[in-house]
Amino acid sequence: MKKLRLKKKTNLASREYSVDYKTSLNEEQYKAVMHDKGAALVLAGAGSGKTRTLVYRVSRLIEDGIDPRSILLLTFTRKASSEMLSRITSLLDTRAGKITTGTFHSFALKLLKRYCKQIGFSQEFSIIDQQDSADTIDLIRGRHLPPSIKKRFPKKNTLQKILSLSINKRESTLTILEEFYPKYVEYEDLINTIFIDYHKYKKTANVMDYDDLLIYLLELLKENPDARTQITNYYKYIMVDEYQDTNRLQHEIILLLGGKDNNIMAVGDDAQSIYSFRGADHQNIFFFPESFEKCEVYKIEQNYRSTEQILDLSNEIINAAAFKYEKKLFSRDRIGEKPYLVAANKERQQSEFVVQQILELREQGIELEDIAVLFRSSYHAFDLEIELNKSNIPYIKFGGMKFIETAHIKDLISYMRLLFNPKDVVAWQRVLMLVDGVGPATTRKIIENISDNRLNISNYKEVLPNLNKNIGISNLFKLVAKNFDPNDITYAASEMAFYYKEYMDEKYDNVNKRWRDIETFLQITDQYSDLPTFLNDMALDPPINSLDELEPESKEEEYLTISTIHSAKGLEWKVVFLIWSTEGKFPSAKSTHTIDSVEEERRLFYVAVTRAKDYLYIVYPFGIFDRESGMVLSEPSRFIREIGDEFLEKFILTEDEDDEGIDD
DNA sequence: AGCAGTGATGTTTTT
DNA sequence: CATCACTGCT
Repeated sequence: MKKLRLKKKTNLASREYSVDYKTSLNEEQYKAVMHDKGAALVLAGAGSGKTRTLVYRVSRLIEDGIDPRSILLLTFTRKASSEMLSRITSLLDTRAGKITTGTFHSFALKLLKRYCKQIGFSQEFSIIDQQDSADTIDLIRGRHLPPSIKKRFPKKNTLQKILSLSINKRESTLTILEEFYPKYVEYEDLINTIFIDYHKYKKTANVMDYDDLLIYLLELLKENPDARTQITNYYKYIMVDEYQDTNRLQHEIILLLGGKDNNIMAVGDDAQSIYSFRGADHQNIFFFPESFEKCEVYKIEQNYRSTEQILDLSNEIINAAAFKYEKKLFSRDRIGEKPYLVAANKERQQSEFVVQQILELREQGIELEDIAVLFRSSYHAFDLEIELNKSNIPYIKFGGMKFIETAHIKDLISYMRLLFNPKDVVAWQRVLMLVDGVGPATTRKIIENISDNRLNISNYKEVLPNLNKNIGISNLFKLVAKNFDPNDITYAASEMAFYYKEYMDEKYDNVNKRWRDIETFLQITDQYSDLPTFLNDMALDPPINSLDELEPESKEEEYLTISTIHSAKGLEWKVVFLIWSTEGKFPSAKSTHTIDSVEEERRLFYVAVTRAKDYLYIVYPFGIFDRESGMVLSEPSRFIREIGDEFLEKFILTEDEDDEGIDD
């Protein structure tokens, strides 16, 4: 007979917690934090303590006895996930360290490494980035294309985008073509043939691109009930940050991960959706509740971040949108200064103004850490960077070309990939083309033989005897055939760098600069002790973004942040400069053709201004000659012109002869 | 046939 | 600045 016991019934609100949730949160946040089971959508405006809410909810779940390992927290960037993890840990204790966090892609990778057999891959599969993906598509494009249509046929980057969009939006190639590239609709069949071949190619090479990580995870969850049961039994509480930027594919994955309990909490803000180029639709977040029988919706609208003046401006910008957004932010009378609108004569003066103002702010006791300069495209900062260097202002740049993406570092990583996965023909392709006297034809021959399992690093002399005449090739094969200790990554990397240096000396003028990069790269390898982890991190979570970063001495120093708006997502600073707010640059002339793209630019502008806590400077250079349109750009962005004069304090820069000469 | 050098071209945003 | 098509070279 079963033994009956009395268990005290507690309701959530009255339970004893070590953290005082009630007083540390406002009422709206508190409700969301106390949400227990089932699906929930948290609509959280900019600066409303979205991260705080997530952090407290994780803590609350753990305090209620939920096994931390069963909590999955999906974030948009690695930065965001490590920040949340440290905040949870300091709020609660080390139990928090056991939860699973990461991006969709890194989470997918983790599962796919475990379940690779089920989807027809071996565990040594490698990840290729977008550029590798485009290069591989180009290879296949070349094979399929009759020379007669070469010019009118989409190029590799376009093809890559078409494929990626169709996967992420879960739509056919034709639909994507009709919507975004109508002039290529006539090539639908040929494009599809290329895509099918590309898919096969990756499979034989045992490589996956970014989209594959998601699509194979979806496939695994859909078609392998055993794996699905295991996974959904393990991750019982799922939280997804920045839901407005997830796409259809990710949404489907989330639904499957929800299992039968659907303990899924999605957090986001439709007004901050800025990733439509990756297949996100800002309205997706509203469809979230419809995916479930029951879904609780919480709204958090009180802004803790910004002053009243900055909020008024932000609200005004987003209210001018063609599509109506649901909320309006409010704050509790934090009066500050009106945001500044500053007109600068050309780019030079803009850079000089920003630098001068930063120096002045520093005099007033505002630290560099509390200041950020934001811009639409990473090249917008080039001139500013020169000026910052001149004035010895240390900074870190986020967004744009990453250190890891420079040609010489990618070359080196390709050698390392071959150590791990000798069938990685994407890496082969790259390193073979570097060899003197080897071009597309020879490369193709070698690669075909590797794919057929006919050729490997030890038998190339017998299989393709005439290759032996090429010293470069035999040196390359010798290098890759060396039996490196897979745990001594630095040793292997430095051997490869040594080999590579010869090529570099011949090919490049600026060998010294590149060699310094390679030395930095070798330092990075030092932090790893196993090859697979190293390669995964290089593909998905590159440890650093820019070159000048991570010099040992500059680590302690305080620094300024300069960043693309996309990379500034979720962050905040006391002082924000938004540069290049000139019509024609932001929104860029390219984005003004369709309503949707203008609206996306508007949301981007909104994200930018809502990063500011106390001071906001919107700077626009005038008198800019735009080569594309052949026009001179002199007006501030339409997002500023649309709104009333009362929201901004307007300035124009004049040069004062007496001050330290601005010219030269 | 296959490779390398040359000159015009265009260019967001990220995993 | 990197990519692409073209042309001349081996």
